[in-house]
Formats: sequence, C-alpha cells, structure tokens
Amino acid sequence: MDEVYQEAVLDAVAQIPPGTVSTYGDVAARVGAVLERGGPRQVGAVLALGGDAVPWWRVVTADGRVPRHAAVRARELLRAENVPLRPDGRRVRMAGARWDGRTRRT
DNA sequence: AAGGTGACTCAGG
DNA sequence: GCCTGAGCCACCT
Repeated sequence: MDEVYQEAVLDAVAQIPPGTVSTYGDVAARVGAVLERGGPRQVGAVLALGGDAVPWWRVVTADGRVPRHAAVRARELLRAENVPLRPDGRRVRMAGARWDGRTRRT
C-alpha cells in the first residue's frame, strides 16, 4: 500500500500551526508537489484512516466548511484554539485563518 | 474492463 | 445559500 503517500499527508497536516487551517486542496497540492500524485479526495481518504493521530480539524473544505462527519467536534476544537470563525460559527473565515504553508516545522 | 463511491473543488442556476 | 453536473484521483466490486 501507499504508506509513503499516507505519511506525507499526515506529516503535512501535522505541520499546520494551531490557530490556522488548510484546505484539502492545499494539503494535496503540497504533497503532490513532491510525490506527483494524489488529490483532495486522497487527502480525505488518508485522514479517514489514520487521521486521529494528527490535527485533522485544521483541514477544511475550500469554502471553509468543516468536515461533515464531525462538524460539531471540529467547531469546538477550532474555537478552542481561536481560529477565526464566521459570525454563524458554521464556517471558518478563510481570509484570516488559511495557512500558506510557509512556516513549516522541521 | 466497466461502473460505483467518497473527510473534494469549481462553475452554473 | 443550496443543489447539480462535470472533473478529479485512487480504490473496490
């Protein structure tokens, strides 16, 4: 199996700084830039398996919605680390919370 | 080989 | 703002 890809995704997610978020597409792009494969859906697939080991709640859809399978839980966690949410609290304010991938930890 | 499915995304109505 | 349809990548029947 594609352990390499899975590890790359989990690593990328683990590097998202607290208080910020990335989209599935962003993660897929960072991983894909190196491995030349995968896509947003693959990122989701990986998180579905071993996601509990990383801050999965910092990965949201392109329009700032949190993953539907655990939306409530995700909103709690995001709010807890001060991620800017829209007034209704149902979506993340992408303009202010989106991580650009530059402050990578080594 | 062909078709279905999904923690996705983008453009249209 | 919600629903569709098409595009997408990998995996399963």
